[in-house]
Amino acid sequence: MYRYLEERLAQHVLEFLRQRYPGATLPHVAIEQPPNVELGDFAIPVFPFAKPLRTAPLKIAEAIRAEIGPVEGIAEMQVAPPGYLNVRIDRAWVAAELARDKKPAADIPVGKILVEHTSINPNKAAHIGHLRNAVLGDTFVRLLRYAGREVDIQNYIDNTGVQVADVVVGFTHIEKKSRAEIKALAGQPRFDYYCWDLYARVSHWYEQDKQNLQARHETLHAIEDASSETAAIAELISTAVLRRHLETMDRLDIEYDFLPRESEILQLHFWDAAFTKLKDSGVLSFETEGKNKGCWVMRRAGTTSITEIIEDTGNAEESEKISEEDQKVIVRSNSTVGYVGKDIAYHMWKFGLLGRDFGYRKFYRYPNQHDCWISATEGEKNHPHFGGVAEIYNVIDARQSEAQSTVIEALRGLGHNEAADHYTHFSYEMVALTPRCAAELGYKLSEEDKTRSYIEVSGRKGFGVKADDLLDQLIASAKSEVDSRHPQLDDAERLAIATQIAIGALRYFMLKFTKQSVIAFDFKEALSFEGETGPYAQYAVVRATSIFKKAALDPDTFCRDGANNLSSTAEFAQYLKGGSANEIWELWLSAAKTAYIVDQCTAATEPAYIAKHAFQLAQLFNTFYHRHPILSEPDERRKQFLLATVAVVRRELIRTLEVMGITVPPVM
RNA sequence: GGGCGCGUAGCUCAAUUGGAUAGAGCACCGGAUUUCUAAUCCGGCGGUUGCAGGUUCGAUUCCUGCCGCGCCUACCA
Repeated sequence: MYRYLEERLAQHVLEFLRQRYPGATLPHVAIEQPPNVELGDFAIPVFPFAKPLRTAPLKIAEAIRAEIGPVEGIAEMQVAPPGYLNVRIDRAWVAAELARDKKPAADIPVGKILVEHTSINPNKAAHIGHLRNAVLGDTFVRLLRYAGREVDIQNYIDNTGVQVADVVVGFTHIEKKSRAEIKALAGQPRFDYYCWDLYARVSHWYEQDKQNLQARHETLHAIEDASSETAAIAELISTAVLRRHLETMDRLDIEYDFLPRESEILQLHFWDAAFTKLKDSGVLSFETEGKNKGCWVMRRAGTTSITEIIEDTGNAEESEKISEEDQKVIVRSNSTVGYVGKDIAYHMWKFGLLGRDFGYRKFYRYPNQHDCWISATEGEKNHPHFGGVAEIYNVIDARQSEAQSTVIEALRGLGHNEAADHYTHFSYEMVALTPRCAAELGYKLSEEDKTRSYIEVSGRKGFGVKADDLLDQLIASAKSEVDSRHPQLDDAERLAIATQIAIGALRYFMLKFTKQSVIAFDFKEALSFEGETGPYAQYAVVRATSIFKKAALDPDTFCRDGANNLSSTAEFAQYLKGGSANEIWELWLSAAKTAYIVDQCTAATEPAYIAKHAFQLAQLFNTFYHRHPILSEPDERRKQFLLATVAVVRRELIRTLEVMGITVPPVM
């Protein structure tokens, strides 16, 4: 509702200025929010118009105020020095629309979106860094879907890379286990934990004797031959670990539609198809000398091209060399293709530009009967259509931004500018550990490390906090709180509530920081259920629900009926009028902003805004709740109004939390 | 060396993308409950936005130069 009003206001102001000052080129009408609600609900800075209109800001503001005429949903405008036009919303009108849950039509762009997230190497347990990725990705999917977009979720599985090879080496060379023995282990409950430790041992084993690295090379090579025993072991391990990852993420309500695997990208020769096109278009060049002799290379993204400069000056010198340091090796001199090359092929497929497709088979069924598909060389006949989408978002950490840019540049070089423009690297920073947290986990820290604000986790060293461990701790911690607060409930019920709280705390924690901020993980903060946390917001909803429970009313139907009971917008006006109602109005205003905030999140690829919104709404509600006794309100009409307020806020808060993947327990 | 990013209260982070008095949480101190009310609420304490210039009506935000920190910069993925 807020978003709708903002758009209309901007439109009207622009139209007005066009008519009032014909011929002038007008800048974009920016609409902001005044520092506090007393000033108004929208603020339009008029400064940018002063120059083009050759008129003082205050005069322009006054002209708009006096002459624009009525705008639906807008009550009044005020000119504020040094050059703001403050706009007040028609409170009663908005409240009535909101109570009836009227959703103004919005333009929804057509075309399917593909979001890739999680993409954990299937060789060890997921850790907190992976959790941040999955929660960001899953929340972004929910944001897009809230905005009405159609979204496919993919989780890329690098099952033939060095990391999987290393764990295979661990089993075959260090533990000297047979395929049957590995298979038995892979059936154990937390096989990914076993691999976590083994992976760290393998890294250590390599360090002890560089000769041991030979095993890695042999294994890596053997995995590429799908018919080998080594490949079968790798497949066994990676599939079992992948299943564990899906289970872990399912605990947080994170699901996927499709799992494309590197093994199929190899076996279905995606690269060959891409390679031909890349050579033909001149994106790749063959090096005949220097350190990259015998390799097919690409210009590193972000480096300036000499050929471009030559084109500018009109000099027709052909195929100018890329300086060695600007070269990115795509195909090695032994003719194997590197990771970026495979990624280029994969992304051509995403946009439907490769001319090849995966086979598909069902892999994992979620408790809600939703199927997750996996790539296969020979798949099932009937399967959904994946790939060939209009837009993509890759949730991949900031360290890979150069590789991502290289893939985008490759698409551009192939002439697919449209695709390149709709390719978004959803970049985020890592989760590190505070020195205190690292010490708690029993790691010895150097003096230098102790002075750092954070220390990077390392799967290679087995240094980090596992996702399932963290969840277990959160649940246990929430459980003891629920146990003491609600001893009358049976244990299963208390556990279910504790689980909801734990997930709320975890998902909120991962979302409250903006993407580019490194999270310095600390158990104390992550395990907190007070202040700016998920449980704080959940608790606000529980409070709202309990009011309705006591009143023997259903909050979900009350909005509509309650709005009707109040019978007219005039009634809303009575209770929202004037400065004394500012506080309650602020609550309504915040509740009206959900779609507006979702818009900002998708436009800026920043889910943190929705977390802030949930917190703000909860905070305003808690203040309201504290100041206004509702059920004991003697004035029956006012009581209805207060109940409507609670119902609307409750509904919007539930929606907001749902977008973050957070559900609300019945009691807390 | 080059590329990307960061530097804001004691700590962890925001700041509507250039706007009005830089805000939250934690921590600390002091208060609030006969109620739908404590996983809560109210108050207090806390700032030269790393430093120095520049751009303009206006800078935490943009530009330049320093200082400090992180990541990337493999024929690894």
